[in-house]
Amino acid sequence: MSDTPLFSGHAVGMATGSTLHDVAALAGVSPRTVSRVVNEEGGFGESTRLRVLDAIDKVGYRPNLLARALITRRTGTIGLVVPDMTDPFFAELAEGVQAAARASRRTMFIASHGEEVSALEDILNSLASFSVDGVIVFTPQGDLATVTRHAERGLRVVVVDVEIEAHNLSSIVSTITIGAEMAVAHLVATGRRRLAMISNVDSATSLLPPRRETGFRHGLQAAGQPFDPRRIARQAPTIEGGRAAMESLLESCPDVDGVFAYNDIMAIGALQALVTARRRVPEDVALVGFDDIGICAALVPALTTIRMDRVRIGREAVALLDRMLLDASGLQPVVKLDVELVVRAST
Amino acid sequence: MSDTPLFSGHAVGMATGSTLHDVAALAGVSPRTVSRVVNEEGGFGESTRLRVLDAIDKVGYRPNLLARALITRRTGTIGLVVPDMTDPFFAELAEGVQAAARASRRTMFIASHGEEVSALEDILNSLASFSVDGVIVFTPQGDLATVTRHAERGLRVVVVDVEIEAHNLSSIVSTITIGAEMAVAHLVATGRRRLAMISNVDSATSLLPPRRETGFRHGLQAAGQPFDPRRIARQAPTIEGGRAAMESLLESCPDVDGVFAYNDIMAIGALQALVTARRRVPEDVALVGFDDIGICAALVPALTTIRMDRVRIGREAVALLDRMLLDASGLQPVVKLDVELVVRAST
DNA sequence: ATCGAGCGCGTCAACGTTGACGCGACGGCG
DNA sequence: CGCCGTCGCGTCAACGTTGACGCGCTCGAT
Repeated sequence: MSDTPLFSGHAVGMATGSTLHDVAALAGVSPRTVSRVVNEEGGFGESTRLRVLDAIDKVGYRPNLLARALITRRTGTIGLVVPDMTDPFFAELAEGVQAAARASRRTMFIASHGEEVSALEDILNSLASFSVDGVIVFTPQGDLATVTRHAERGLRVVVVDVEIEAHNLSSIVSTITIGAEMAVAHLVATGRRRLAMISNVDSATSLLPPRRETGFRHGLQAAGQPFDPRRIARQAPTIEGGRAAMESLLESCPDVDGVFAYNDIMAIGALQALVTARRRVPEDVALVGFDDIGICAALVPALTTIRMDRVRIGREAVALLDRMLLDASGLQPVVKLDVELVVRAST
Repeated sequence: MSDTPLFSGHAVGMATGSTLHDVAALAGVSPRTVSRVVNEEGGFGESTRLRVLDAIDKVGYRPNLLARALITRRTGTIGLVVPDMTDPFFAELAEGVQAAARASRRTMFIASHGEEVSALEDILNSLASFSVDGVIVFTPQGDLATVTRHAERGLRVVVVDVEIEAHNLSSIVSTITIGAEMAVAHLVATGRRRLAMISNVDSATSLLPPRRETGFRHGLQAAGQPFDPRRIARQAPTIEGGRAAMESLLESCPDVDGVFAYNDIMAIGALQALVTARRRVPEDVALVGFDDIGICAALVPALTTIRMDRVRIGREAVALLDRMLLDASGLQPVVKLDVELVVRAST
């Protein structure tokens, strides 16, 4: 007479899943052995293995990852924290991170902070409480204090696009300045001589250096072209912002024949403004964007841009976290990723 | 100047966070009492409370949500499963869900299945193993077997845009058919008489009824207009697909003066094709999209569309999960959300 | 025959938290 | 004065899993 809580018989009502214990009882072994089979630790015989697998199947066992994580101190989760999921750049990056995560059998949390430091703080606290194995962060406004603090408290952090190296804190950067130089060089190479730039007004308030603007200047210098600060129009990084910036450029520098935009979103706005002003692209004005979000190829004309490989960034970020997990004590060198000029119809 | 990481000195070796035990020792009480204070359960004196809070602060205690979840069987997490995060519709929905989740102090997992049933299966298994409180799912190709099976096994599921009602399984649907009828009625009301539709070729293979096409037909009937099946062009739901569909419509029905598109993405492609064909929008051809993704208002001309309120969907889905958590035994009625015609410059 | 090394498994504790319960002190009330 | 209820707190077990360890058995080498 087994007064053992004979687990709820069959299929129905197993709202609370079955455990190692249930499987063990059915297979006639100890829970520890079931655990060994589940984790393929070895240390069990073939016949036992088959009985256990059979029992697992019968009771519909699924490991409780919470219990496992509580003891192993690994959850197999990573967090991705971006400013805004609706930005195609970050959305595509999220897909890249998810692909990389799934490839290494992990699950992904995602959260957006809307460029607010306090939101980042909340998010990191929450993720830390869930014992994520690590987080990949795009900091709001170049803020590093928050991530640094959390890294000191034990959270493994990969920061994207800021160079930093500390315990539990590594970074991946893209060669954005070089990308901007490439854009300028390409515009010059196609015969443009009166270049202008559409930039992000936030660059001024960010703690990070305005690398695209710097690259724009360097590119002009390298080509022996003059740099006139009035040829940079700054607006919010939206389609409307891009449109407004282009309109103001058309007014202040009507002779402009080449434009480098902060990102593809702003370039789309610029394209609209150019069409409205009856400037032909690329005949009258050439246009280069930045990021190579998916929509670029579908625009009319298709947009020349500087590509940042999001899938690669995601993969490298996850790989970097892996290395941090493996080598808990050491520092990881900054990972640098090249950008790439993608020439399409707009230049 | 001081590049010294001098923090790693004292308080900082807490890579493994402190526990209730540490706090208890410092405050001179039992861990159980600390737990009571943390959870504001009551059953402790004011002076004790202050000592405990002080100690929590000193040791930098953060509750271990894994341990808590293991016993309470609540993780405070919800999963969101969509076909594709880079689709603006789902990206905006994800922001809505996250906002709702954060408002009720939850954390969000997100995953995309790329319209593959097997990927959904993996994702749901993974989320179930993490004991998420519930998941919000957009099923691939109208598949319901997978979610039904998981619901039977105890996973709380909210399915979007399929009517279904079962134990642990509820749904939210938008009045898509009605939305399509509204689009047609609007086109007719602005004097269009030769309507066409751009549809999703996947509708044919999906297990779900093609509600937009049905609404298109009904709308024509209601307006006393003839319905000609050749006036529906079906392509992949992408910008390119929309462009191709519009091109074929311009060829097969050159007299078309009003177009209803499957979604805004396809409408963007249609708009490109119309511009290329030198048809003025809306003078020559009026265009209506579906969804009202963020970009609609930024197009030239701004796109008239049928709005599905993603923030609302997210909020309602989370609220529905809450109700399922509270009333574990009962069924929840299907939640129906209205769509809304948003008139802009393209009609 | 003896020993050591492995294999195949079981036992026990621990991870950090909360549910259930118990117990002394205190206070109000009859 | 005695009773009972409530407050404030502690104790113990449990959640489901894995790490550490131990034990009997078999097999090959000595």
